[in-house]
Amino acid sequence: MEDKEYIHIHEDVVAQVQSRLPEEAKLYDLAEFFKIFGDTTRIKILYVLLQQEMCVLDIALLLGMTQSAISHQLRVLKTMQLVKFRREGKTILYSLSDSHIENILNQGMEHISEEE
Amino acid sequence: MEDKEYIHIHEDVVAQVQSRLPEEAKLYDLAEFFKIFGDTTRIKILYVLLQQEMCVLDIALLLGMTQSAISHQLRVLKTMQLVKFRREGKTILYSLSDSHIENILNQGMEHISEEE
DNA sequence: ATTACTTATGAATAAATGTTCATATATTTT
DNA sequence: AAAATATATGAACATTTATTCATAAGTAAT
Repeated sequence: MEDKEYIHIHEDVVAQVQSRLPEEAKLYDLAEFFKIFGDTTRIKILYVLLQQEMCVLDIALLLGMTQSAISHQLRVLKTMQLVKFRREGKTILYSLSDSHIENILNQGMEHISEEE
Repeated sequence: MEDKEYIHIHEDVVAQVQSRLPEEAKLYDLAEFFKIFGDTTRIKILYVLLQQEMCVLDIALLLGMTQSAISHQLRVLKTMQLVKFRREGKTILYSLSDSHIENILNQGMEHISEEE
């Protein structure tokens, strides 16, 4: 056995599937996007903002977490453009930047609710 | 100042939002669910299986990764019920277990494709 | 039964990630 | 200008997670 050949492999099918695959960078970005939803704190923040524009301290109080922890996570959400914000006096009010987000949350919620 | 009072806080609104929030466990599960999509390798595997039922070694070849790495990730996908499998002789063929998955992938892909 | 092939798994390592703590920045009020 | 309020941030620490390596387990063929 010279190199290591896997006899069973159907190179034609593999090649075809590969050619139809979205480009690497796109799949990477997609994973990065979903990664945002893969944290309990961020999910909670999103669900809060789904209902109500709110400031950092209120969210922290509501979730029983520190201001710092929430602020760090809001930064992630802000960077990834999932939330926007506006200043009102001393406080900064955060809200969802996009109604798309709601669809994705609902779709996921629907899925996990259908499990046996 | 006795304890630490945040004057700005609107406890009524906070309480209302909190009462309408899905239960803790549900939000945790949702985050766990999205976490699955938050990895490039798993995203790639899902996109492959979206097109074609396929075995471990073929996927590994197609993605240029080791058999072991793919097998480990397939286990995650299997545990979370995103893929199912059937045996055919020596090989095991994996496929998506649910058409819901495709919707979620599409929704995400749509979102990241709309960015400026 | 022995060999070959395919998949699964456990332990180890490296990398990524979330929270905390301390502190900086920014705005308003006095 | 100084004090108070609200938010942001950097470093450190602990935890999680993905891959690799070696090997076990299961199936088929000789």
